[in-house]
Amino acid sequence: MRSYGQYCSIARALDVVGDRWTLLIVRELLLKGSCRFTDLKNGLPGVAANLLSSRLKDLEAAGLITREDAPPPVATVLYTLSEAGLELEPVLKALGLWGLRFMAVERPDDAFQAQWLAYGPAWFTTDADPDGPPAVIQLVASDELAVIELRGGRIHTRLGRATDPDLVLDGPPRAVLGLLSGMMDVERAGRLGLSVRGRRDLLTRLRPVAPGRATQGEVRP
Amino acid sequence: MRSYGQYCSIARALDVVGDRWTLLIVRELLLKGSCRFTDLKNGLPGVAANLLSSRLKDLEAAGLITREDAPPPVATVLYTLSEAGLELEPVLKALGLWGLRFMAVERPDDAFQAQWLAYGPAWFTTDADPDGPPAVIQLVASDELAVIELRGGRIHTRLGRATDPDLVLDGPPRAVLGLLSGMMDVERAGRLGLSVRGRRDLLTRLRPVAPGRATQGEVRP
DNA sequence: CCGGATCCCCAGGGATACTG
DNA sequence: CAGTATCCCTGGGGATCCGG
Repeated sequence: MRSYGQYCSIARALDVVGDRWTLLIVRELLLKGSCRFTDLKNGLPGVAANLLSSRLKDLEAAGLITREDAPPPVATVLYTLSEAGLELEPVLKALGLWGLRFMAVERPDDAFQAQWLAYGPAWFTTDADPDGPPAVIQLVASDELAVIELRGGRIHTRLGRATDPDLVLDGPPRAVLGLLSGMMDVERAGRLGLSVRGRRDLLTRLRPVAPGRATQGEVRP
Repeated sequence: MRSYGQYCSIARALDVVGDRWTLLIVRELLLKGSCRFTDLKNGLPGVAANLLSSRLKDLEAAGLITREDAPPPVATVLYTLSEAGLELEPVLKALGLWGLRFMAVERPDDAFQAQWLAYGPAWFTTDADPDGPPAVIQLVASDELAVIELRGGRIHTRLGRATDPDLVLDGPPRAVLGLLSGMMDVERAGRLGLSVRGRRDLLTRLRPVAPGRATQGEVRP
């Protein structure tokens, strides 16, 4: 990208990661770990192959990712975040937290993936009862599956299906994520199609770190 | 900007502030408060007027800034961050902290302004001796002047000249900022042209929040 | 099938000039 | 001073093609 030409750390950061798609590539690598070219392409619906290729070159040149051959059996290339790349996590967390306010509006053509269902609870909620017993919550949204595990005061998430969840939240993405992020209360999420099965009391343990304007309806578009 | 078309809060945040110049406009408004069009243009060397105009429209439409007429005597338009805009501060802080690693390399043509000298200490350093006596540090870099005030465990910065500073740091921007950000130790900053006059012991009170690789020289480019 | 490279087209950005 | 208007050109989107 063309440099902003300013001796300012914000401007210099944007010189490196301000290009279109760049921070989303970092998001993918942060959420998934090492990725093949195709993994990245699948995780970034809408990106053109040439652009992805170009960005990966830029990121490698800037020292944010490393490109290495996978061990013999697979014979493919793996892209991995370097330390400098991993240190972008606080940036993506801040950006994602700020962006929650725009999740209330529905856009039918938007892509949706389980990864994006999983990072929200992991990054933007805390366990209000850290000493409480372990618990497992199954999330289901638009055929995407994720699991929240509460244990030892920490919140861990993973993809897929839990064997015996204590609580199941099932509904359209914005109802599930709206509830978890604190932008929406249970009643409103229910009206948007959220189904809550199991130990409903576990919801009180998920405390959004966001200011939480749960009483309010839509946030300004 | 063209939407990424992903139901993900990071992608939606970037839909709003991912355009070129947008976050730097927010930076200006965050550091200076309400600004006139010309103030913004001067604070963003390199931006084209039509682009700035277009971005301000977008930002207003997104609800991040308000546009209002200034009180009668001046008769001009003032742009001000809304609450949603102000809440981007953590994003800019995270980005600026991450970007410090790129400040070690010199680029002679880069613009430099006192504002960018001032926000670093305010955002990225803490007072290691919060109960210590108040102190005033004068910063001088490339004819730009800023003042750091230590008082009550808080670090406040402002532009301009202090009347009777306890310590004066004077030198090229990357020496002054390198030292303050913890990317550089005193010896190295001295070799780059930093002059330290006055109570040198005050330097120990400025503790960078960054991991600080002060022993190391250049950070990877 | 994976990991790109090439090509074409158009929207968005940059520089300058101009106007209320 | 506060923007608009214009022109030019780069960079991104989309599809196709190619080597391993």
